[in-house]
Formats: sequence, C-alpha cells, structure tokens
Amino acid sequence: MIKYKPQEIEPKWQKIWDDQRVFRVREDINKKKFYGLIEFPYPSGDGLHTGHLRSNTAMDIICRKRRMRGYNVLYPIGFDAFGLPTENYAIKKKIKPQEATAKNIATFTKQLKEAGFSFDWSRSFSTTNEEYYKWTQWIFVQMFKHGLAEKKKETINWCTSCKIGLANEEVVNGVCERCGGEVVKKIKEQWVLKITKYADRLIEDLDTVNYLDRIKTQQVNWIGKSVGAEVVFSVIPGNSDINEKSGGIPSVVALPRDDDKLVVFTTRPDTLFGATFMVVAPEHELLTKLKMQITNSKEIEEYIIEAQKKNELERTDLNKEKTGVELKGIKAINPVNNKEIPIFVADYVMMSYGTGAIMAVPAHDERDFEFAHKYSLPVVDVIRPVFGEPHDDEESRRTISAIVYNEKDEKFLLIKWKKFNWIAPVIGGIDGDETPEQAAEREVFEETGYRVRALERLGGEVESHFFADNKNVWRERFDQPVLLELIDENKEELDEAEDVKHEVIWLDRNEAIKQMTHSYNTIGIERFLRKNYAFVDTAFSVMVNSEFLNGLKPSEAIIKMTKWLEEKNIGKKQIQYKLHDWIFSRQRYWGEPIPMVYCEKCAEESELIENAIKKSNKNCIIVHGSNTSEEEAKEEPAENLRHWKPWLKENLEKTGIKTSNELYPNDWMPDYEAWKSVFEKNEINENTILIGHSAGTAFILRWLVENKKKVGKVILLAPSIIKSGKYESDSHLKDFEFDSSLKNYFNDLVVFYSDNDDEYIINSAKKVHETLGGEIIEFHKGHFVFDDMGTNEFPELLNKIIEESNMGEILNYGWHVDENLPIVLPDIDDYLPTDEGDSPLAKVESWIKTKCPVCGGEARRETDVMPNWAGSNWYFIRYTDPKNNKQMVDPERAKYWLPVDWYNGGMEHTTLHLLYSRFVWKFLYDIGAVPKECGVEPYAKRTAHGMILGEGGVKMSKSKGNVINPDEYVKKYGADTLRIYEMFMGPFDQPIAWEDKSVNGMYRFLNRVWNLQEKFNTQTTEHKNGNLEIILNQTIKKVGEDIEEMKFNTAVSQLMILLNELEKQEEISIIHYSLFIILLSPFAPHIAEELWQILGHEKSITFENWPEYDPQLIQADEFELVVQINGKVREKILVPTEISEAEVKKLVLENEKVLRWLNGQEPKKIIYIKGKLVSIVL
RNA sequence: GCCUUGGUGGCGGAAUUGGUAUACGCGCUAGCUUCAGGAGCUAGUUCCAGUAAUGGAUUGAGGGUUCAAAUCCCUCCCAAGGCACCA
Repeated sequence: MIKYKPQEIEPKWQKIWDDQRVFRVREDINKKKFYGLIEFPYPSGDGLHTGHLRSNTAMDIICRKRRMRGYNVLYPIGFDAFGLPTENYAIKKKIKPQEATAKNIATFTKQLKEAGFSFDWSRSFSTTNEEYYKWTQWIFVQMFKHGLAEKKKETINWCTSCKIGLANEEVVNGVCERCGGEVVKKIKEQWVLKITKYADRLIEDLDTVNYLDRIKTQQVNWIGKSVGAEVVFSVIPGNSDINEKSGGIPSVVALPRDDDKLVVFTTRPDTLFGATFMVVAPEHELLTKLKMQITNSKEIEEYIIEAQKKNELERTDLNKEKTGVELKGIKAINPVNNKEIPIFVADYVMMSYGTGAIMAVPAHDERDFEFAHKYSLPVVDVIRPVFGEPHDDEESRRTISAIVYNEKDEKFLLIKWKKFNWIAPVIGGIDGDETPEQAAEREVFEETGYRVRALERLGGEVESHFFADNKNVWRERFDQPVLLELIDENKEELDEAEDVKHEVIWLDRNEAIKQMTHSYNTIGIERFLRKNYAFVDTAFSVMVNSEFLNGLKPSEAIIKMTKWLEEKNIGKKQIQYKLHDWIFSRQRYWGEPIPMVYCEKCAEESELIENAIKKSNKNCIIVHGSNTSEEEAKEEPAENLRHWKPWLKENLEKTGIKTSNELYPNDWMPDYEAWKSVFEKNEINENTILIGHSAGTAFILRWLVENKKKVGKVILLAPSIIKSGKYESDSHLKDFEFDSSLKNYFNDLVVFYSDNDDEYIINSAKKVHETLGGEIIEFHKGHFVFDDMGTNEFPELLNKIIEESNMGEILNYGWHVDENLPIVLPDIDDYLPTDEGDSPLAKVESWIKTKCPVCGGEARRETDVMPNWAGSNWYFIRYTDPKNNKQMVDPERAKYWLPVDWYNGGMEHTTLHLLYSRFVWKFLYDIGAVPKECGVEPYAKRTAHGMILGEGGVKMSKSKGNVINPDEYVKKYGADTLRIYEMFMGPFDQPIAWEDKSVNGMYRFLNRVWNLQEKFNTQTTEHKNGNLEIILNQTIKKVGEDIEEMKFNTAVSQLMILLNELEKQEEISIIHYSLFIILLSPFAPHIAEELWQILGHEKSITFENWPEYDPQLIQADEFELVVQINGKVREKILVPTEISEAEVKKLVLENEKVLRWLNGQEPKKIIYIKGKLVSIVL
C-alpha cells in the first residue's frame, strides 16, 4: 500500500471535477432543487482567509449531502469586487483598480478551487463585470422610477481620510469603521433609497422564514419599530419664571399661531399629565423659527455650538451629565390640562429620532428625571405602583416610609418587630397637616431615638393592600418613601412601650432588601440604590393625577388617551422607526456609476410645480378620465390601457386610496359613478388635493358642485373636456354649470397643460383659467402625455405629486434616467477625489457632459458611484441566470431556483447586508422583476457561522501578524485536513480560536482512514459484528442529522468513533468500508474519491446514495443499568434491554453491593427509568 | 444602560426533551517500535486521598424545586460581540 499523499490526490480530483463538469447544473423540473448560498467573497489583496473556508466548507458539506440525496444542487460562487480597499490598494501599488481586481480574483479562484468546493464555476461572475452591473444600475433606475430613490441634502458622516460619506452604521465610536480616520458632519447631496417604506414588511415577513432567532431579533431591533402617538403642543410667548408660574394659569394669554407648534413623539401618551417640561434637540427648527421671541437666544446659540462640538468629537461619551438651557420668553401648553410648561434645548434629545422634540415626564423616565433633578423642575407622578388587591372594609391610611441611610458604613436603618418577626423601615402615619418630610423625621425619632434630617422624597407614593396582623384589620396604604440622613449617631432612650415592640437594626444594601419581610416595603430602598426615582414598570400600577385616566392601568390609559387626542385633533397614533433611509452614494471611483443625468432647465421648470403644490399637505386624490365618448375610446390603442390601468391602480393604492375594478367598469370608459364611490370612501376636506387628468377634471368639478364640498387644492392636468361654458354632454356626463361660482369649492387651482397637446386641450385649459383663475402652467414636450406609459415621464411626475403632497419637499426635479445601460465606468488616470470631496469622475469633463433625455439640452452626468452594498444585495438572483443580456433574470429560471433554500454567512452581515438585500428583493418582487412564485422573501433559511480568531482567542489581523494563510496548510496537510479541522474545531455558530497543534490530529485521522485499506478484505461480505453494526447505524443517523443542524464538530467526532471501532476489527467488509467512505465524503471529498476509485468504482462518489440507518440496529441488546442510592451512583449492572421493571427491582435488591449500601434499611421508593437507571431512595 | 451569545479537565469542546458529567480531538505521562524523529503503535490521563479496592469533591458564585440539576427557577459575577441618551 502506498502512503497517503494529499498533495497528489487533491489536484487530480479537482481536475476531474472540472473536466467532467460534475457540479454544473441546469434547471430540471423532474428533480427537486436545492439552492445553497454562501456570501461571495470580496477579493482583497490578502487572499482567501480561513473564515471563508469555514463557511464555504459547511455549505459544501450540506450541498454534497443533498446531491447524494438526489437533489439538483446549485452551489454558486462569485466576487463582490467593487470597493474602496481595492481602490486604495491600486493607488498604493500604482496600478489600475481593474488590474488589481483581476489579479485578486485570479488568486481567489485558485485558492477556492484548491479547497475542493463543489461550486458550479460556469455561473461565476464579478460585480465589476459590465454585464452584471448593467442590471445593478437597472435596479437603481427602477427604484428611481418608483419614487424610492431621491437625491437630497443630508447631514452625513464624512470620513476625512477616505474622503467619502459614511452611513451611520459605518461610524464606529466616532471614527471611520474602515480606516479609523476622523469623522465629521457634512451636509452633502446624497442619493437616498427609501428603505423605511418597507420597514413594516421587513419585520412582518420574518414570520415566513427560517432564520436563527438571534438574526431575526437583530433585524427587528435594527428596524426599531415603536408605536406611540404624535402630540401637538402649542407654543406661546411666556414669562420665564417657571417656578412661580408652573402649573398655574398662563401668564400671557395669547392665541397660538399656526406656526408656533411643537410636535413630539411619545410611546407613552398615558403619561401626558406628567409632562412638566419639553426638550428640543439643538438642531430643532423651533430655535431658528422663534429666534425673535426667545429672549436668551445668545445663550442658546452658545449652547448649540457647544453641543455641535460634542457631536463631532465625543458623541459616544454617554456617561456625560445632561445639560441644557431653557428657552426664555416662550412656553409650551400641555394640551391635556392647558398648563404652561417651560421648553429647554438639550443635546440628550436627538434630531434623528422622532420629531427631535420630547415631552419630558420626569416621574416616569430616567433621563427626564435626571434632567429635572439637575434643574429643579417639577415632578408629577401619574403612575402609582400597586401591591395586593383592594379588600372590602379596608382601613385607608397615608404613611411615610423612612429610608435612613448612613453614608459612613453604607447601612440602612431598619426595625425588627419582635412579636411578628417582621423587618421593615420605619413606617408611620402622617398627622394633620404635616408634610411627609416632617412626618418621617418625627416617626424615626419616636421609634428609634435617632435624630434625622429629611433629604428628599424617593419617587411617588406606593399603594398597597394587606392584612395588618398587628392591628388585625385590612389596610389600604398610600406610602411615600422619604430619604433621610442621621444628624448624629447618638440615640435617645425610648419609651418602654416602643422598646418592647421592636429593636433597631442596621443592614447593608443586600441584606436590607433580602431580609425585609414585605415586598411593598423594599421599593424605597430600591429606588435609592438605583439612583432612579423614576418609576417605569407598568405591570401592577394605576394612573393617578390624570383626570379622566385616573384608576386605569397604563396600558388602558394609552389607548384612551390616544383616542382622546385624535378626537380633540391634537394628536394621533404614530409609528416610529429607528431605521434610517439608506444613504446610497460614495464619492470615490471604484463602483457602479449611478445612471442619472441632471438637467438644469428641467429643474427650473419643475420648481414651478413644487411651488404650485407646496403647503398642500394632506389627502390627495387623482381622478383619471381617458376618453369622453365610447367612439373616441375605441380608437385609443388597447396597449395604452393595458399599461395604464394597473399602473394607475398601483399608484393610487400607494397613496392610501383604495381602488377596485369598479374604477373602470368596462375596459374603455371611466365612470363617474365609480369615481363618486372613491370620493365617498375618502375623507375630503380643506386639506384634500384633487388631481384630475383629462376627462377626470370634469368628474372633479361636477362632484364639487353636487356635494358643495370645499377642498384645498384642485390640480387639473391637461383638461380636455371643458367646452364653451358648459360641460360636454354625453351618455356619461350630465350637464352642469361651469362658471366662476365653482371657485367657492376650492382654495387653490393649478392648471397644467403641455405644448404638444392639441388645440382643444390648450383651449380647455385656458378656458378654465379664465373662468376660475388660479395658476396656469405650460410644459414643454414630453410631460403629461402617456402615449407610452412604460417610458414616459408622466408617471414619474405624478408619483412625485402624490408623494410630495404628503411629504413636503421636492428635490429630484431635473434628474433624469439615462436609459443606455450599462453606463460604463470610464477608465481614468487620476483617482484622487476633488478637494470638495467629489468623485474623481467629476474631473472627467468629457464623460460628464451629455444631453438631457427629456428636453435635449445640455445636461451633466451624476459623478457619484454606488456603494459596494449595491452589487451584493441581488447577486444570488443573477446566479440563476448569469449570462442573460436581455433581462435581469429569466422568470422561468428564477421560478425554478429561487428563493435561496439555505444561506450561510457571517454574523457581521446579518444586519445590513441581509436587511438591504431583503429590501431590494421585495422591491423587485413588487415590480414583477422577480416572479411572484418566488415568494416575498429571498432566503428561506439563514444561518451564521462564528468568526475564526487567531491563536489565543484574539482577532486575526495583519498588524498582529496572526493571520492564518490557508495555502500553507493545503500544501502541508492537504485541503481535506484543513476542511475537517475547520469543521471539528468547535461549534459552528460560535467564534473560535485557531489552534495550530490540533490540525495535525486531523491529518492523523485521515492517515488512519487511508491505512484502513490494509484491513479491507473483498472476501468478507457479511460481517455481523454486533457492536460495529450498532456504531455504524448510530453514525449514519448522527452524521446525517448533525449536518442538517450544522453540528459539524460532533459529526466529525462520530466519524472518529466509527473509525476507532473499524480499527479494532481484524478484517473489514466492503459494506462497512464503503459506507464509511460515503459518510466521510462530504467532509473530505478528495480522499473519499480516491479510496472509492481504489475500491474499483469508475464513477465519482458525488452521486452515490446517502445511506439510511436501521432503527433496529441503533440500540444494543444489553445495557448498563445504573443504580443510584439517594442520588449517588453506587453500582452498574449489565442487563438485557428488554428487562421488565419488576425484574430490575428484584435484581437490584439482590445485588451484593446495593445490599451493603442499604445496610438493612427498607427503601422508601424505587424509581426505574427505562433503559437508563434505577434510583433507590432511603 | 440595553440586546445577543457564552462560562464544563492543562487546552478546543461533548452531554441542555432533568436521568452514568467530562464523548471526540489536542496536549501530557509511561511503554513498545525505530539509526533517528516534531513519525507510528499500546496503555493511562477531571481533581483530592489511597499501592489498590475504594471513597470524597466537581460544570462561574450563591440559593431553590426534585428521588435525580451542567440542564428548570431566583439572585449575583465574569467574558465576547452588537446597539447606544430610540423619547
């Protein structure tokens, strides 16, 4: 027998797999498919690292097992090659990023092939291929067309050393995640993808997938949905002396102006009565808007500057004390009780969450309490903890509990009741008009003889209901905890009566809480110890000091208050997300160009629209009518309506307007009756915008007259049916007066028409304008005509009108899509960004200059390039059809392979990459680019592997010099050894340290497998060895199950157990030997193939059947019965598996050793656990 | 502070539907083999006491439930990773 030489075997088999195309797959509807995916690597200059190998090996094992199970397995690989590291590497080495990428991909390819992964290499691509990024750009274009991409000014994190903008997620501890450089705030125009519109679905659809729980949790936490209410506070001019006036009648009576409002978001509207002040973020607009009213604006300005400095330098210093400044000269009105409360600016409130302003409820929010404590602001309790249940005839009492703390020895003063064995603080009733503080001082002196001084109240009152043994009555107690200090340590003599009842004890913090006999008495000390007097728990509590909420549980109060706010029109239910829209661009070179051009002329024109519909920010209803008569309708090409109808429906639904088929009762005619039902279904008031197109304008006008409703704004797009003073009459439209009286039904009118419409439309538009006034806007060719819905701009524009009517600003006007994809990244020589931080592409004038696709005038290309997330969030789709140059993917191929059945990758990618790619998938699904059959989620299952750490458990890094280079190990031991080691080293999902010594053990294992050939005997066919048979079957079971659960370490150990058993045999049969090799083959494919060939097989082992175990043969016919006496193992007896309980008991009680332990005693109890043990209790 | 994961021999770890704690591997010890070995084979290896039989202890700490706890419950400590004033 020759020696095991992996260096010879492995290249041999890698070549055979390649030459014979063993792992290439095709769609085959007769076979069950399995799509296994690993994160495609970033081909860095450092080469493949051990982490890639671990993840890839794991999925390789799963895929190889699936093939043996008869699945059609797609296991693809590619390269995520755009990005800064390569760009920097190229600059450093003075080569082009294109060259660096090509070189790195070649290295990675070689390394991956040497590891023996069963990839289908024919489907491989790099994100930098033009044929690939053409579609990445296409996806961006689709997003833009659907209003999900927008270029807008954003305060971004700017890395001063990389000269790129970073997403919030990429700033770690105030420095750049990548280079560690300083990060500053900078306002830049950025492309932003509106992932927040998908926030809800990104949470909800998690129910449909099989992800590790911690991955799901991470996704949910990252999105950070909270439900609460938006509440509007009025702002009025006000006296600045808060202490005098707080809670009183407003000092200056002034009607709140429309602008003077402060909107807050709160998850706890139930606590509104406890809101005693407000806080705005330093960036809040109120500060500039009311600058003239604020009397101390200079002080405020200084504070803001101070806060900004902090933001830049030590944003992460969270232990810093809260600071803030009151805005003097203005006040807010708490809308629930009309009380005047002060407003502060403080940097503990963030502009990026909610509305950038809060109502502060110091009694029930730790941060607000801290702030209130520091600035001596009033604290109003609105939630009171309750212990026990109310009881009939209970006696009510107001009490104090005195928390006396001695700082010197850190002990609390408690008293021990001799008769009842109670330990409690001093508790006593409040007499007459005593304050709780006075009562506490008096009670402590009376009961203990110590003279004490009250310091402060520890939160609010605590309600409890209990039976008072000492007085023999039911009690209801409202107890105010008060913190006190000793004046001195002298103790006066007590009355004998008091002394007999109880004794004084001093206990430290742990003992005090532990020894106190009643839970409702510990709350004072707990509040003191936590330095947190704010009460936040809501499990057992009721609302107090809250008028109509009093007596309710907080959870009920939230609902009631939200309803109340809505009725009074001062607030509404609101959902907030932590998730931020995805800031998309990078200002460097090595990425996909963003296929957009900017045309100044178009932008100017679009500003007109912006101005026209600005400020109208509520309901928006679009009424479309296409043709005025059936004859005319029939002339319209059917193609138009096929595009138009679904598009209109979809867009209307996005605005929240419900649509149904009745909108178009027949294929041709818009129907006024149907539109009426739409009007009726929607609340229409002065905030409503009605947009009518073509014949739809008539429906609007008619409806307004019929219903005498006033609306905010009417926008008429290309009105085409108004004729000389009367409305056109036909079978669908009644006559109605078209005159200036219509003006009474709207606040504002805008009429749009475009210059390429026929005279009829132009005249109609002018007629409307003459009669009703309003603004009239003419557009150049291209707008508002929908002869080809797929490419026309009208949908885009309408989208914006819809959207901006709800959102406010419009910034994307002037941006047009360049449809000539791919927009190829030009070859340049100077890779340095400009001083303003723009992409080096900004210097390539010849590339930038282009024609406006809409007006044909001069326009400029976008010079930002996409971040590397862009290419990596849809690559798994492309694997199913990588060579398609007509579509992103062929729907039929997508239907067969997608969704991905199992996706494994690093924990570091389970937040952003996963979230972004799920978002992109959902979008592609919505627009039909991914067929509906593929489902709403891209990955059916997602798992994560632990990181491999360097020797000794520290992170691997080049600077530490502890990076493991897989090449060395492949050379020395072979890939099989490396694969087995990486699987065996520890639990797959946990981080684990590399241990060089252990690798050799795996090599030894494979050597022993190899040497087993010596014992193999073809003559031996049936080798019925009981024990071997059992271990073999156990191994088939365990290895199979463990692979599914990714418990590769125990699968390998089971293979070792089987090997140990095989080695004990004199001779090994062909069955045993073959099965062992098959079980081993997913882990160590090369050696398995070689041994398989030595056995005389001509075909690859890849498609051999994975074995089934025999359940009968898993258990031996005898087992070792463990005998426990009083819980200790005292004896083990070999008994037959089928032994009965009676026999066991008999056998055990006859056992010599057991008798010795029993020592004549009669067992109280004997418990028999079948097949395991017997437990004797004495 | 919050979230997640984890804490078991000298080391990586196994066992968590409560039922023999320490499987498997590394390392170590002794012996065999070999000219030699950072090779191979055999035996041993949780700790303490004992030549041994055997006994006792032991799963981060403490408490509880149970005939029985690494596993379930409570309190606390430690480590790694993530988030970070989220209203």
